[in-house]
Amino acid sequence: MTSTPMADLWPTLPGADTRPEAAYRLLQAAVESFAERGFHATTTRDIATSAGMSPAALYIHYQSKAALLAEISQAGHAATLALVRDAVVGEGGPAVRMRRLVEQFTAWHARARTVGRVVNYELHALPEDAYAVVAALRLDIEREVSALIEAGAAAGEFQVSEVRTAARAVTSLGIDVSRWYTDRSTETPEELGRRYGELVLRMLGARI
Amino acid sequence: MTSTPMADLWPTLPGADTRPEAAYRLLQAAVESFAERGFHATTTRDIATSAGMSPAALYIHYQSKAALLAEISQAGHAATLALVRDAVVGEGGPAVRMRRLVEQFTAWHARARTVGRVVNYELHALPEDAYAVVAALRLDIEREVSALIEAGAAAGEFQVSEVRTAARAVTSLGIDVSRWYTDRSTETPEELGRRYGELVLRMLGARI
DNA sequence: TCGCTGACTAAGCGCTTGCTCAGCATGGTG
DNA sequence: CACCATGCTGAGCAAGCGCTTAGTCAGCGA
Repeated sequence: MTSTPMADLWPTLPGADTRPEAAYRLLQAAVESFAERGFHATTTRDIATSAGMSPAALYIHYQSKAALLAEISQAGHAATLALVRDAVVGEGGPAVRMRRLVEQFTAWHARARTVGRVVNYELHALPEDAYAVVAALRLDIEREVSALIEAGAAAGEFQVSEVRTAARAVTSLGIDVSRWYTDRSTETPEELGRRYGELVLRMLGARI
Repeated sequence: MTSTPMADLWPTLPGADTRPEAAYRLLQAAVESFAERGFHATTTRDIATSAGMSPAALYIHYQSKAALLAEISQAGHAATLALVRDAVVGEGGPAVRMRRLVEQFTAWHARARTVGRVVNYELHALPEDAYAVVAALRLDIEREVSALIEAGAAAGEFQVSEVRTAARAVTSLGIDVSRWYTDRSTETPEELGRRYGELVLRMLGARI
């Protein structure tokens, strides 16, 4: 369908080397189908055909269609959380950290928009146990952002009246990028990240 | 399913009085099912049963399942555009107008989150002709926001480097509310609107 | 009383879905 | 050579899908 290398769509896709190549192709095909049509509108035949196999081959590598979604969603959330922690842990004060976080969070949701759509908009299709895992990861992300805002407010670098609302706004901006960003967008993911970083710092009342 | 009055979910749902009551019930059931499970995971039996009818009754009032989605999506988008125009046309300078716009846009996406989910996240399931109508309405909304930001920048009330990016951020914040807001959220739609209005004005560099 | 209409249902058609299973080619091992 | 594990296919099953059809029935004007 598209010739975009997977590395661009999901740089952190796990198992690219270790996993059997067929399983990897199935995962890749599932990501693109789920993102484009949604989980329920995607058939196992769609996925298998995109991966160049018969429908039955899917069940050699994955237990079910839902298991594919669970794997994508969990890996995607884990990658996002890692990215957030990485940005928060680095050097600098709260404002510097926040700028870096927004830049990377935003750029990721633009660059990996295909995975991002599955991760953010197909949660309702997850089996209950996979949903629980993913919900915990989402909570962790939210907590990291809240903690950073709180630290900035305590240090006098930010002026916020409601930390939770501000945290919601920050993550919200980034997540929604995966909805509207397309390969026809004129801004590169990195440009967009820088601009959003600027907007967020102002939103939080940082002097810049 | 829920006892929330429809007026709260979609205050502007058209035809509540004029339309045959059965057709209205079907529309209402479709909104709730599409929002909760998505278009493709919703069956015509789901909708009909929720409306207290047999599956066949649906086809007396609507041509197809997709026609129901089209009606919901078009009416929802028309209502949103009307709300935006209403806020922009009112009195005050760009900053006052923008605050009002964000307050109402945000509050609507919280209050009418059920319709909002269908409107914003089921676009891909629309038949092509209905999609064209809806896409035009979305473009109109984006243009209104962009124009207002441009006016504010020209009047020296806003400091923005990229109008399109800023406009994206403003609408993005509001739209994403329909994804995460639940009836367990502690902020009322109006409170959230006021807080988001504050954040957006700061983001746009308005002195407040 | 009558025929007619509009809203509705029970039954089910044709098709697609997720998934299974018997069997086949391949390549490494004794 | 035989033997088997691995990775896959072709065929197809049971269930469920959107939608249709034939028919019921209350209400109504003449």
